Amino acid sequence: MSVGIKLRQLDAYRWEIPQEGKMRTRGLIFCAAEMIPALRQDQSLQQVANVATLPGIVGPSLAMPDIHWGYGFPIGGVAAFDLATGVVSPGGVGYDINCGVRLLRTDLHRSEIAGLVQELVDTLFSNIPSGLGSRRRDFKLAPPTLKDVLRYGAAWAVKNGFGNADDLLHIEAGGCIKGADPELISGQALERGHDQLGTLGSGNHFTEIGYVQEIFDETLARALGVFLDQVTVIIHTGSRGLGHQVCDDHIKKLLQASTKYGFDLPDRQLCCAPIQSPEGEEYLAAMAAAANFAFANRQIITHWVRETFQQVLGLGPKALGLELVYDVAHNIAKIETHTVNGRPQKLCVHRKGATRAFPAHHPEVPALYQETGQPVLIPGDMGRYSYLLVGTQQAMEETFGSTCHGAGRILSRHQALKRARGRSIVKELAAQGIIIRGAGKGTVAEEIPEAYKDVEQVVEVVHGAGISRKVAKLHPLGVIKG
DNA sequence: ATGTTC
Repeated sequence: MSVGIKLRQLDAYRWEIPQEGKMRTRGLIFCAAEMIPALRQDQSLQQVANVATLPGIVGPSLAMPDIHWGYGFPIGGVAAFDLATGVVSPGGVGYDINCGVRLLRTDLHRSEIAGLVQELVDTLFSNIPSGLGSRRRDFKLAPPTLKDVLRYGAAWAVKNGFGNADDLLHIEAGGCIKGADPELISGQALERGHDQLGTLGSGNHFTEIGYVQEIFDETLARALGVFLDQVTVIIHTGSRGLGHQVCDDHIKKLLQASTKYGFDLPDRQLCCAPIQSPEGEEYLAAMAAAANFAFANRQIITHWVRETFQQVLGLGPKALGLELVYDVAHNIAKIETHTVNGRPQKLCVHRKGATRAFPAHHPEVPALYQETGQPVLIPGDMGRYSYLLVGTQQAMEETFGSTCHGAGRILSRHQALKRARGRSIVKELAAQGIIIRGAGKGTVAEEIPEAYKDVEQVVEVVHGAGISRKVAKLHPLGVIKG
């Protein structure tokens, strides 16, 4: 428990952990007062303070309102490090490298799929391999091809017939992180990845058909191609066993490096290396390769979503208008330029369970969103709703252009299973008009809505604090889970 | 999150 951590309220949405002891900077947590008691139930505040001790940290050790305990760094954490003096840490990215979310729009009104949701869900379920260890039998990649996936990301997928060139303009970093080096991926990681491209995975990963339930900003919604009662699709998945193995491999290496560089770490899980060291550069190049695998993964699943809609609705691509709004990474470290003390500075920004939220006119935001700001996608639990937001200038000034990533768990998987015992979650959700198909035996029970914070409360904090801006709320109709 | 303990 983080009972002993000092916490000072700055305003309705901001809480500070004052700098003390070995901390090199303060902690800054975006959260509402009613979230504080739950926050103190785990180690996450201690983790915010621990991250503040790392060499070369710039600005505060940040946390978003969906903060909870993670490996070394809290999930919902953001930490930026100076390129010359700072470190990079696998714990600041997480095991699921480039876990992320993409939102697809359609030209369909929800009345056009009424009565077809079950068939859409069933067809998605048969077209997208789902569940723990899910593999695609007819989609094994020879090592040279897999290395191309790792190098080129979503661009590889498009080049090989999954989607179109326009999709790439609607993905963070164009769907390809530069500097990826497939030669740094272990044989074991390659082995785990070779038949997992185009698979959903397990846990909180999902593909969801929904509709636009509420619009908060009509002008922004229109500019993003979103309208009331529109059918939407959300895909949430990452780099599967490949990314997991890359994280594992590099944690081992960086544990050694931390000793070699003489770092005094409050927690071994914060193992890291100087950004500009062989170990640090190798982790970043391997992480980029795993991130590219995840971008390709979401791109291939998108292709199958399009095929599913065409198949079930008997409509062509033009009539469907099934286009990508945007694709965001929420577990990644990026080299970015930010203004620090009035001057541009190159930083390595770790976002772990946090989403980039760049504003209008930022050079890294695609041309078509220059006037709106970068779309930000915040999935909720499967029974409630998800949000579409945009990034803001305030985020650039306070959070290195970052915001929250989701609802955040409040019950452990074990607790959730216990809570779900004797109930049919599928039936309960069906009674609310939401059709669920889960691959894994316990996954749907582990993912019961009450296992999560209400994402609305999380979004109210980031909107209220001004680090992103609400555009629309999306309601689920049919979900496939791992 | 994860071939959920190589």
